[in-house]
Amino acid sequence: MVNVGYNSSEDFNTFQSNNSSTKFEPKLQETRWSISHEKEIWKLWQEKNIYKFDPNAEKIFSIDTPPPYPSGKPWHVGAASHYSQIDMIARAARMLGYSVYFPIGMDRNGIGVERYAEKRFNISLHKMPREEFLKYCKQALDELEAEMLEIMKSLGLSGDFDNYYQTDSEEYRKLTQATFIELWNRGLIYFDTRPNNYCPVCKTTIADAEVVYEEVPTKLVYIKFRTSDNEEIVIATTRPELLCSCQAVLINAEDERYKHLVGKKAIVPIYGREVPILAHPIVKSEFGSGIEMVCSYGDYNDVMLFRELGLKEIIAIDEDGRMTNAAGKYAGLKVEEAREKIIEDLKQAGLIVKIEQIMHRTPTCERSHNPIEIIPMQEIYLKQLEFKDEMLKIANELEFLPEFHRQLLINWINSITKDWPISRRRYYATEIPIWYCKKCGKPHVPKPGKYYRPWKEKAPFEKCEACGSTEFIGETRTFDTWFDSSITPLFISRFMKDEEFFKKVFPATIRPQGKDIVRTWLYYTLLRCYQLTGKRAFQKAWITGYCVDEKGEKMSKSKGNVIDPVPLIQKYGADAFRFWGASESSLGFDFRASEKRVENASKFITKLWNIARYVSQFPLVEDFDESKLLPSDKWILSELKKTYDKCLDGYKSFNFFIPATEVREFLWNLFANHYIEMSKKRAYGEGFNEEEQKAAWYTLHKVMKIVLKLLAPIIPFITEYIWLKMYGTKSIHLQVFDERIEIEDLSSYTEKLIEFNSLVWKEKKRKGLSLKDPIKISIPEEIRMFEKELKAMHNIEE
RNA sequence: GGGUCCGUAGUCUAACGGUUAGGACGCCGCCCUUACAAGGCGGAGGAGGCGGUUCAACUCCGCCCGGACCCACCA
Repeated sequence: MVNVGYNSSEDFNTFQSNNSSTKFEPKLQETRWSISHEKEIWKLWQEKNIYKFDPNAEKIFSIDTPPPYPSGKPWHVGAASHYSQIDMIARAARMLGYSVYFPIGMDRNGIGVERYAEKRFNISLHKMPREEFLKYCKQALDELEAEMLEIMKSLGLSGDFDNYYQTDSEEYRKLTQATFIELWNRGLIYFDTRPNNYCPVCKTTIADAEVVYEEVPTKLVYIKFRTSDNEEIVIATTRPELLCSCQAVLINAEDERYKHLVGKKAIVPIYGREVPILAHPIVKSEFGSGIEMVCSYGDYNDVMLFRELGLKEIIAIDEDGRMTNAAGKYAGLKVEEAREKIIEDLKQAGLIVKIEQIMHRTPTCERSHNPIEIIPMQEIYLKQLEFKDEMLKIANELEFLPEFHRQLLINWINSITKDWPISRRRYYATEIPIWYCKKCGKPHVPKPGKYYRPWKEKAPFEKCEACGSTEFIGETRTFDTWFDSSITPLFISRFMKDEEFFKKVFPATIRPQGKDIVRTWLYYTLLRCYQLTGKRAFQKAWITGYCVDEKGEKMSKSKGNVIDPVPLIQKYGADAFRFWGASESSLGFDFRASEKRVENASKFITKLWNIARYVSQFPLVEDFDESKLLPSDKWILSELKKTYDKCLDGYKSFNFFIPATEVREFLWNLFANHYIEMSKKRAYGEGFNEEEQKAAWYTLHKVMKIVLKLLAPIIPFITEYIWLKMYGTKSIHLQVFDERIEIEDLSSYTEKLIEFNSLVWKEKKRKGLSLKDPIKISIPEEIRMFEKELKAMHNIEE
């Protein structure tokens, strides 16, 4: 253990007397910062429990930390960076004077977990008893969770790890179910059978928010139909396998070519069925052949047309993604197989005019990436359409950081056209707490306050309210994962459990999250919390961009450009990793990841160490009459003030790009390159009197202290270490931003000084002089006031 | 079709309407100057296009071109 205890009795002011002949000894002795200190410092923080949240504090800041979703290994480097930046929010808020509630949680429900478990253990949910499958999921989760927690800790997160929560815990699921019961009792939940997104691989209905569109190369097949009076017409379709469910053929009434067909019948090839030919404005004459067939269901266009035209649906695809008996000889084939087969048959029959390859925006399941099918199934819905106006109001009131991401939410809300199907035909998720009367089918919902598993538990009812029967069947479906992850602000604030705490902590101050889950996590949370509390779930939404690879492309396992954060953290340390994330791009923009970038960030850490090491050799002077400072001291302090103000603005808007880049710029390109060199002779006492020397010491330490504080939220380890070694026994993370830098503003000389220093260096180089060699050069009038120091710095002779 | 963001050196990224357009990586050259060769100094190299507003435009406005993403009923 290094000597950096908070109770250290080190006397930081016992440097030898400051006479100029003394060789100064740096307080920081190691010539390099060793990342092994990070672990020791982490331990100290844990022991001293320095981040304790006080719910009775005057200023409370609560973070609705995203519980990360364990969906595989390695954990995404962008996620690791994201969490380290959430930690910066917590640390910045503390230093801005708040008591910070920073919970840590794990999202452990849903299809992603199940799919990972299926791959990990080579099992299938559908071929295994439910109970057994759940055990596998839990095991997979525990493995992934352990790794994620380890990374979060190694990054120095100042959250509450002792009380971390899991969304699959009894406690959490109990709340999820209680909120369902509440909404059920208020009539916001209903059953309906209607065509919906269905993933044949996951074998469940999914919500629109879980659908992602992908460009897939698709065949656009031009098929010959005949009309009842034997005229040949051509129809272009991407779904020839759905011919069996074709119930109408449409043309545009404006289309001179086809006008005459309206009112006639078309004969569906292979099946020989007659369907009406109708005119509809939706048909675009330019697309394909200008004639469209309507099937149940190729897409939502079909769904709408079936409803509008009163057509009778024919179910062509079943729950396993195979063709039904309606498809005749193709029954039992998978959709893609049936498509190939029917194209083949049509070709044989001479019914294909041509086949075009087109790129088709295909709706796919965000978990399995398989094309979804539209299949009518009975599902449970939560009303959301009637809340659209209120949600838009909330979207407009919510403070967005950065502002421009507000539009993502507004776009999504405007695009909602259906209520939210919340039931999933899956296992590892919160069970829907409903029992049905075996005799009359009436659904019964229990009282809240307990975790229910209807698929294996006896119904908590004596008899059916409707028919009096005493037998019940438990619901086997579970909730959509977003149904439980959308109540994190309620869970962390102890909703329905601790009224007093809830009042203090809810709404949360800030919701940090990535822009990729605006339409899901952000939207659903706002919806659910509004429905349950009538309030906006948080004051601010803090939205980060995507973390992409070096070339700006999205990372994916299939592309092989995934970066594992663990080796980077191990090699360069948490601070370097954190500094990379903060300095890589401004809040809300996409940012790039590569080892090189982290390595560059680590150079700044080294630089900071060396600067601190230099400063640490001089006695700490805290009381000094600032009016006796030299011009160069006043100059660097004026620049420090500018930097300080900018950084504080950055911290107040939780945009860490600002302090990270501002401090780096100041520290490296002004303080180290110019001020340290200008004041070096003086600090060592060569050619200056004692008061002038003290002025330098005072300034060096003042800058150092403030810079450390400004960097503390971003790089908490090294700043803590240096702080304790140089400035005290109380953690830097218990300090607040309360600096007063009131100094005559000399920052207007900055450019001239840099210019002059550069000129001298150039001149010496030109003349082949070493930097310490004397030189004759005249100091420009504008910076005459710095004459004495400049002369000492460059060894300028008259 | 609508929307959001973005086009600054080979790459990445800054800058109240007035700057010799700043910095980082990479490249070239020189240097161990008592914090730092994981460094210092120097050097080469840049505004997608066209208009407009203005005394003044990288910056504001419009259009075009190009890229990323989101939304929408192109089968």
